[in-house]
Amino acid sequence: MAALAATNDSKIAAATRERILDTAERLFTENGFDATSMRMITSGAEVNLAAVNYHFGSKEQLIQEVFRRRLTWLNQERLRLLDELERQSPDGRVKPSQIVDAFFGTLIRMAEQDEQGGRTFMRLIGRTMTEPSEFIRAFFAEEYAAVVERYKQALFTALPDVPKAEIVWRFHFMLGATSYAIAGTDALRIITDWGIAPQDDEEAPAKLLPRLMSFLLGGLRAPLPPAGP
Amino acid sequence: MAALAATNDSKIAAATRERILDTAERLFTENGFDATSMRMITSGAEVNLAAVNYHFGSKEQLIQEVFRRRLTWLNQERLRLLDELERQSPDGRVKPSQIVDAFFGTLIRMAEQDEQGGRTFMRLIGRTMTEPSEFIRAFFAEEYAAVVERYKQALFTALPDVPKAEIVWRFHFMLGATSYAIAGTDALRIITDWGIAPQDDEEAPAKLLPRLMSFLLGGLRAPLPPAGP
DNA sequence: GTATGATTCAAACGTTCGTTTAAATCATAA
DNA sequence: TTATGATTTAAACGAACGTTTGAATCATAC
Repeated sequence: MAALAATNDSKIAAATRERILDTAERLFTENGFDATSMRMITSGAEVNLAAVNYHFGSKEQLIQEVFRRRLTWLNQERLRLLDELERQSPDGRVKPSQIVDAFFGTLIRMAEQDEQGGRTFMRLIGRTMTEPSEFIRAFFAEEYAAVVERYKQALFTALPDVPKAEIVWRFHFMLGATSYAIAGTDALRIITDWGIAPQDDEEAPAKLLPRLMSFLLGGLRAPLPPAGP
Repeated sequence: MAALAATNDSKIAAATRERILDTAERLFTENGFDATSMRMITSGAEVNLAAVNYHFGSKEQLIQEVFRRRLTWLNQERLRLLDELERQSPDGRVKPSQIVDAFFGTLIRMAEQDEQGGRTFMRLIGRTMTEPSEFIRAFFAEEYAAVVERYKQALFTALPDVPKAEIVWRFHFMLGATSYAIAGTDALRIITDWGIAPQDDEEAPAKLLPRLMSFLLGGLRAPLPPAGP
């Protein structure tokens, strides 16, 4: 009956769980889900092969837990910030830049404080958005549904003159730009040897957020495309 | 000695190769590379299990060929269009909107003409940019290196007042936005039930390109972020 | 018609995968 | 100390994977 109590072995058990989650998060980021085997995870975490099935049930449930322990905090924080913005605004209106910062900036700032996961988890998120696996899609849809709906409505209110369909598309484009910004080494390194940007490895991460925000807001506020037929 | 001649059985053989490539392209898009087995491909293409190894050597080489038969044309077309733009411009300068359209517009227009692959291949490309697999990264880097370098230089010339590092970043962001625009059903459906945008399935694809171009150009020409420390 | 080489075919190869099992070990409660 | 339940361990399971093999089939060249 030591399972859920704050006793010694539960600390050890918790340490085992955490070690598995940390290792899995890192290996999933480096290799992807399919290419990361249970044996890679358990040997990397220095636990027995059966530990994942014992603590999480299956590989699928482990993947979900890797995301959940970070996404829950992230999306709650996003909702809290939007609540706060709407409370502080005089007439209930919030500036688009504040909304964009609350959604995308929170994600980027989460990456910069690597108290927990940081950049590793961020790269994993950026990649997973395009993941074809069915159960991952379903899981993400459930985790994101509420917060995306809230932010969509906030953008509708903040941009009353922009057609809603246009806003949804641009939200989509912003998601893509942010994912690639995060994936960073993943995506652009594929396509060019970077060449110019890295400058020093100290400055670049710190300047990512203002760079991304300028781009996103420029895109969000761009002139509308010519009306279609 | 009928292997390379335009004889009957080579047509059959070519048909077998094409059928494998088409089926593989579709299944890779739907399920990803790892989750698509050789048996799924060969049974879908109605060929013998050994046909892939016979015609392509290995699964890895099949993946490369799936990309190559489309990317070669795409990137040659991109280079040709940029050459033409630079030749037609009076002082060697090309407008940023023309450059962006030649690079990203060509990709989107390729999706709309599904004579070959069309949307299927496009979704595959959008997803693969964030693929962690080492040999895919290497292959893409090689396929893209020349064309990306040319376009980077063109943007430097077209935007002489924007710091080069900023241009590279924004090129990166544009790649992300475009990938997500392409992935479409992949990424945004994950995150919301779409809700507003699809309108009718006839209009949306046709309006994607102007919508994306507005967003990309808005981001590319956005005010620069405040200078860092 | 016969020889030749390309292609297809059914079957099997060895490896690795995720998961399960049953016993061993550990920490706590009575 | 003994009993209890949580955790760890070593070993094995069946299934699916990519690939290989050697014979059969096919179309062409002579």
